[in-house]
Amino acid sequence: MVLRRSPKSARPQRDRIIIGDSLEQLAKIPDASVDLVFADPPYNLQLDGELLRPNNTRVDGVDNDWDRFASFADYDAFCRTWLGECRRILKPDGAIWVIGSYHNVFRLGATMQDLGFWILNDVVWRKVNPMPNFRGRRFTNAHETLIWAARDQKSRYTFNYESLKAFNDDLQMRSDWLFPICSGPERLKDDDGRKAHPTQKPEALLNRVLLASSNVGDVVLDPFFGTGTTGAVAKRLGRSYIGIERDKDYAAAARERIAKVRQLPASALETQPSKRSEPRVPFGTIIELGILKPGSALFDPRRKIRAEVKADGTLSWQKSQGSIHRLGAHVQGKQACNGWTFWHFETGGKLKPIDELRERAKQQLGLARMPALIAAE
Amino acid sequence: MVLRRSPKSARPQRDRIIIGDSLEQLAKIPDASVDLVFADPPYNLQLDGELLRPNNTRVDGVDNDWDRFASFADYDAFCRTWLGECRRILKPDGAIWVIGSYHNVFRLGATMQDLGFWILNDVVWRKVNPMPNFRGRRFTNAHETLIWAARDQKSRYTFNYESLKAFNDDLQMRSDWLFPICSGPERLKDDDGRKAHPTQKPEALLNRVLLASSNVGDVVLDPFFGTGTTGAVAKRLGRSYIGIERDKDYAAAARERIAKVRQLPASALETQPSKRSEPRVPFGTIIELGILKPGSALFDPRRKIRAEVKADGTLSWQKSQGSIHRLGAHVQGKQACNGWTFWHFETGGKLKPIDELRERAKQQLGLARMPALIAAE
DNA sequence: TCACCACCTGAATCGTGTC
DNA sequence: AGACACGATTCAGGTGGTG
Repeated sequence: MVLRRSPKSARPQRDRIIIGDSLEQLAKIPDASVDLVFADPPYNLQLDGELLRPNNTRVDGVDNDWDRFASFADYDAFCRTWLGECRRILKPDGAIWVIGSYHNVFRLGATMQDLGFWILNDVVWRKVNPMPNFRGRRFTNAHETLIWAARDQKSRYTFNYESLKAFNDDLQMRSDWLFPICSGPERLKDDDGRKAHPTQKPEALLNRVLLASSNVGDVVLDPFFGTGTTGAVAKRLGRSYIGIERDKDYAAAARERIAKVRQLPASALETQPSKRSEPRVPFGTIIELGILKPGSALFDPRRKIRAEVKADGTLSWQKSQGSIHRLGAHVQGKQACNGWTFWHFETGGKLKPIDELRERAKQQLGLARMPALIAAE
Repeated sequence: MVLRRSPKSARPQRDRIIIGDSLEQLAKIPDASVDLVFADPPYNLQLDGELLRPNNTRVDGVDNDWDRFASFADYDAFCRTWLGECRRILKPDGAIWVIGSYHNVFRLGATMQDLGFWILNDVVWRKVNPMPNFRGRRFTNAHETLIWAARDQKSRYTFNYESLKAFNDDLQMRSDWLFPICSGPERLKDDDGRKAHPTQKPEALLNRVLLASSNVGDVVLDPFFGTGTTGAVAKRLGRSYIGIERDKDYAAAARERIAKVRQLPASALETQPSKRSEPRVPFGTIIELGILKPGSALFDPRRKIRAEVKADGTLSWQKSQGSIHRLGAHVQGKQACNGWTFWHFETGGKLKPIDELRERAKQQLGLARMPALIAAE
């Protein structure tokens, strides 16, 4: 196994909040030093005047300097710069998440594609409790959009497929996620009891993002840290974080918040093992261990074909001979075949896939994951 | 009432399919002559090679000339042209809908903003039954995105807010919509029984779009007509359509399809004049799914009152019109009423509460619970 | 007629390690 | 760097045949 590690000088400091302008501070972070980026950039809302509820109370919307840009061109230039920096900072197999609304997300997505990011999914955060449309002139804006992209088309990005599937009652996780907005005790308040940050994201959202697309020990960069939701969830999940925030009050609130977070015990952070990551047991081993004898018969699921196991780990049928995969593809007239699931052995008059024999081999080889061990770790 | 009408020379021919290249044919349509555009442009999917299911069958993906572009720049130039033409053709108070996936929707949205369109909402079509991710490398791509935009920031666009709200059981319609993909009898087949068009959209989707953002008699332009879903729904709802399609086979299928469509009676098309949480399936969905037809009759339990179902999800009786709940309360002289149990439909000479129709809708939407579970609770 | 089951299909940017 | 072998991977709903 090769440990790919950046030179020590290129390792960024972990678990810290950098106070300063995102563009300036990103420029100081070394190349290829971060595993994942989560970015919640200014939305460029272009609000015009204030909005009143039907009862004439004022809606406390986003009205901050940091959300004002003179034009789409200005906003695009800003995004090209920070997204380009993030791409430089990402490791080759790194990935990025960006969240936005219809005001800015189209510009973000197009810029990401132009820079060479490879979009993996757009994910919709459906809000359980969105703000209604008070004027009755549009649909209730009940969602925001996240873009998940790999650094390159060729990046071997992290995706904890099995974990998410287990999470979702054994169904693949879909691209539409349902969460409440951040409110109640989770919502940070300033000394006057007003919300500390206008766009604080729910921890549940970051929790799913980080569980899905990072591993324990990974470094997660958030260039618009705000009150530190990314840092809080990263710490809880055993990931490291780097946050950049130019507002000292936000940064202070984030620091205080993260200090209260405890990392979950290691056992709680284990992910569902993927079959891909399990040790490989080749078919020949099944024969070497005496689990299948040379000369014994294997069958297709319908018992139409009876192939014979050779001592060298191949299968033969009529005049054809090859690996379990090749012969399986050949007898079906297909390009490819997973021989482990296609071929069956007979036991007690019934057919079972030879995949089951691998489990026996793993146990004999001491490669099996014992349930007791999982519990003890 | 003021009839705003373009000069006669500037009125486009209505209810017709123009066979030809979109860019060429759009150029021939007069300025400011159309009320609404619905566009389902090529997605520029950039597929590479074939995809096999776990059982080694081949996925019949989009592999058409019309979806291939040499680069993002080419695709952007194409979109700038057709979107620019659409904007010229739209009346000053007109609006546009564009549908796409993450492959192209960011480029579409950014181009629309650059051209001066004013985005009103992005709307998510959540698919009940999307294609799974066979390789387990991403989230199931379970939605597509629609962008709804006015021609200008100042446009006084059409939005039938009250209708949609009644349609949705007196709750504002949200920006996330749930529909099945187009399949079954609705899906057009060619002579060989294969899908006539790879990307046919469900009529329920167009139904909501046109009900929400157009009026009876409006002209709807679809520059990528395909097999004519826009035309079929427009005709049924009493709107006019202009479709542009360069493939003669698609255009012929569209013509044949639209010929079979009957316009709903005028009374069913009346909209709600401008004036909880239990139902997961709003009444409008019952109509969208075709379980109740607009124009059909509902009765009170004693069959004293005969109300009529409107296409926009309202009910009318004598001079009153409103949601099933409002009208139910009104006819009883009460403050409130659960329309689901008050209103009945006739089947086999007997009356049954419309609540039973919700179960059918839930099944179609995949929201049904297992009978065994219900029985066990 | 109904229950059940096997089979088909949908806008899809859908591997990885070794030689 | 490229070729090749190995082998991991699917959900909801419609359709049609069978008992």
